[in-house]
Amino acid sequence: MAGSPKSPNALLHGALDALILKVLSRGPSHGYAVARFIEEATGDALLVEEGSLYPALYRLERRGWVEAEWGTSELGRRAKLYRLTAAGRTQLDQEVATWRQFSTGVSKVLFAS
Amino acid sequence: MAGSPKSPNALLHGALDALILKVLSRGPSHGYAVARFIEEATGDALLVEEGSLYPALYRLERRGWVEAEWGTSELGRRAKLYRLTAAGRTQLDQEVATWRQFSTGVSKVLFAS
DNA sequence: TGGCATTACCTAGACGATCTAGGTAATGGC
DNA sequence: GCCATTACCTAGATCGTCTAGGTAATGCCA
Repeated sequence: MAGSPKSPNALLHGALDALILKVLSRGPSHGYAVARFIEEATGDALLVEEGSLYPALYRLERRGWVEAEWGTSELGRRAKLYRLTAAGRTQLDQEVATWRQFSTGVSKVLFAS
Repeated sequence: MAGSPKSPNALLHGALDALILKVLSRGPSHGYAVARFIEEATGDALLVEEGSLYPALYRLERRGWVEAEWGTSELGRRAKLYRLTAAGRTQLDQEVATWRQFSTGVSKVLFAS
């Protein structure tokens, strides 16, 4: 009974953009590497599925927060390299601030005595 | 340009259930009061719209995590009182743990040097 | 008496985002 | 020759929030 068929990562909703932007703020990268970075950095606590990743990257590009260019990965393979734009950096700051407010609020309620 | 027409609280996705369960763990309450409590507890950082609140309560009831009963509010008005079930308490514990993992992960990425 | 804010609930449809589950293609180890 | 890995792409299902409407009762105030 306990296992309800719920979306495995509903919480990711709205936070993924900020995560991607943050990773790209460390320097240009390609989608696959962004996902691997997030997973590794969180000890697999956050899994980024490709069906969420690529649509998110197109979304960010469409909004002018990242720019894409074909190039090669560290392993010498064909890869689309994403780079944070100036607007993207502004957006990142804002999303970080929003996240801080939100998570503080949730914690206030969830961890109240 | 900066203002994109984004859903005001996409982050709430997946966290609302936990918030409601937590508020109800303090004792039975009605929907309207739950929303007011969350808003007041977070200094209006978290706004719970009624169009999210009531569907969420039905969802929780359908899953057996809360039980509803008609009664009266503190102001003597007709109100539907929700009470946490045993299954709801278990679910709350699990959702709090999930939230902790998730928010820790996001913070690791967003607040990394 | 009338008007209005507040309390309290309800709901249809729009919208947005993740996930499932498939696919392509090239590389390199065994 | 086979298979895991790297790397990208996408349609459709699914789920949850929000918009924007609605009902109804109470109590204040002019």
